[in-house]
Amino acid sequence: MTDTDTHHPIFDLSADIARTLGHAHRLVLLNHIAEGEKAVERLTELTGLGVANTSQHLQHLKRAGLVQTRRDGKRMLYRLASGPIEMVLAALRSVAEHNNAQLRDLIEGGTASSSDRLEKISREELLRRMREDSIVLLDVRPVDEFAAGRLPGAINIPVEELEPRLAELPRDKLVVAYCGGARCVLSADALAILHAHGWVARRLEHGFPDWLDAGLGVEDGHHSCA
Amino acid sequence: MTDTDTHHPIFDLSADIARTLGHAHRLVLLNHIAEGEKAVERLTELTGLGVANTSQHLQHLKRAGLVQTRRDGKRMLYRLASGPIEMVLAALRSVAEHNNAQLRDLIEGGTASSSDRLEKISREELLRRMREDSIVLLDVRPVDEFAAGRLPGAINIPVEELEPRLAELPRDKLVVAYCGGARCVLSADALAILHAHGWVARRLEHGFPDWLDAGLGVEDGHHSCA
DNA sequence: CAATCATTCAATGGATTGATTGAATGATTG
DNA sequence: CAATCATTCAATCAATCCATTGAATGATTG
Repeated sequence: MTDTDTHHPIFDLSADIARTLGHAHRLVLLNHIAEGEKAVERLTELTGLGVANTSQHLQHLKRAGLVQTRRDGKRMLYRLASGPIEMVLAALRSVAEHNNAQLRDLIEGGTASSSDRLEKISREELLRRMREDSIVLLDVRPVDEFAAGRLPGAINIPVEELEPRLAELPRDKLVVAYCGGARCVLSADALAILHAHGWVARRLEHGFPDWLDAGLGVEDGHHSCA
Repeated sequence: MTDTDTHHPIFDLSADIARTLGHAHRLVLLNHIAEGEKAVERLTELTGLGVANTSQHLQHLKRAGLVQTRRDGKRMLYRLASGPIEMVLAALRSVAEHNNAQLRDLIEGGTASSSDRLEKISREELLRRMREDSIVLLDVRPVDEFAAGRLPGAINIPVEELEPRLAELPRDKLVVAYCGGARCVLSADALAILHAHGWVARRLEHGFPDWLDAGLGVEDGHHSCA
C-alpha cells in the first residue's frame, strides 16, 4: 500500500487559499479592498505597512486569485475577485468571534451570556429605541469620518480613545456602537472594551453605509451635535 | 502618526484559524472528522499519514479551536467543534472550485462552459432521468461502502480505479457520479477524470447519506446489481 | 527625453513550519 | 504490576515565510 491516499487537488487549492488568508496583514488588506477598489498607496496609508511589503502581500493575494488588478494611470488598483470570497471572510470571522467568545466565557466564568456579549441590534430595533430615547448611539469611527456624516444623535469617540473617555457614556442606557460597515471591526472592538468595564452594549448590525443605503436620515458636516 | 493602524485582534484570530486551515493534510483531516467523530488511528488509515504527524496536525486543529476531543478507553476521539466551522470549509471549497474552474477555462479556451463542467444534478432531476433510463448512476466510493448500501441501479467503480475502467461506462448516456455526502470530493474528482476523457458527466448534488435522509429507496447488501 | 511618481522585483537574514525519529505518557488487559 | 496499545511529546533538519533594503520597471509630466 504505497498510496493509501492520492489526495484530491481541491484540498491543495483550498489550502493555498487558506494559507493566503492566514496572515493578519493580508486579512486587513482584503477587508479594506472589499470595501472598494483601492490603490496600493491608499492601502499603505490604511494599514501603516511599508510599500514593498504591502505590494508583496497584495501579490500573494493575487496569486491565490482573491483579488484582481487594473491599471489607472500610474496607480495599480486592487479589487476583490468575483466569487464567494466575501463568504469565506465572513465565515472566518464568525468562527473567530465564536471561538473568542467561548474563550472569554471560560476565563470570565460567564458573567453574561456569550450571545449577549456579541449581540447585534437591527435597524428596526434601533429606530424604536431611539424614539424612546432609551439608548446612546456611539460612533467609534475616526473623527474625520464622523465629521463627514453620521447617524442622527450619535456621539463620536474613536475606538482608540474609548477607554480613557468611558466617563462620557451614561451607565443607565444601552450603548449601541456602530462603525464603517458590516465588515468593520471597530464596533466589535468597542463592544469588548465596553463590556470589560461593565457597560451594557450592542452593535448596530449593518454599520453606517448601509444606513445610508436604507435611505434613513443622517446628519451632515454642518450640524454640530456631540 | 506613529500608529496609523493598531490592528484589531479579530484579524489575528481569523488569521490563526486560516493558517490552521492552510495545509492540505489538515483540511483532509477536518473533512474526515466532519463526517463523524473519529479516533487518531482511523484518521491515519484514511489519510495515509504517519501517526505522530497526524497527531500533531490534530493538535494544531485543536489549538485553533476547530476540533474537540474526548477519550474513549485508550482511544482519543476527535470531533468537530461547535460553531460555523463547516461554513468556512464549504466557503473555502467553493472559492477553490470557483478559481479552479476559471483557471481551466482560461487554459482550455472554453470547450465547454465552466458551469457545465462543475454542474450538479438535483435529486429531482435524477429521479426523472432514472425513470427515463437516460443516465448511468456511478458510485465512486470504496467497494465496502458500496456493499453496505447504494442507490438503486448504481454501478460501483471506486474513483482510484476509474481511469483504467472507463470502458465499462457507456458513452451515450449522462454519467451521474455520487459519493459519501455533500462534503465528499470523490465525485468531483471522478468528474474531472470523466470530463478529461470526453464523457458527459455530472455529480449528484447531495451524495448518498442525504439520499437516505430524504427517505428514498436504497439497495442493501443482499441484492446484487452491478 | 529627462524627471518623477507608483509599483514591483530581487536579495538578505531571522523566524516559523512540517515530516521524521525515537522516547514518554496514559489507559487497558491479563 | 508487567505487557500492550493508542496517543503524545521532544528534538532534529530542511523548507518556507516574512520584513526590510535598495534597485528596476512602467506610466506620466513638463
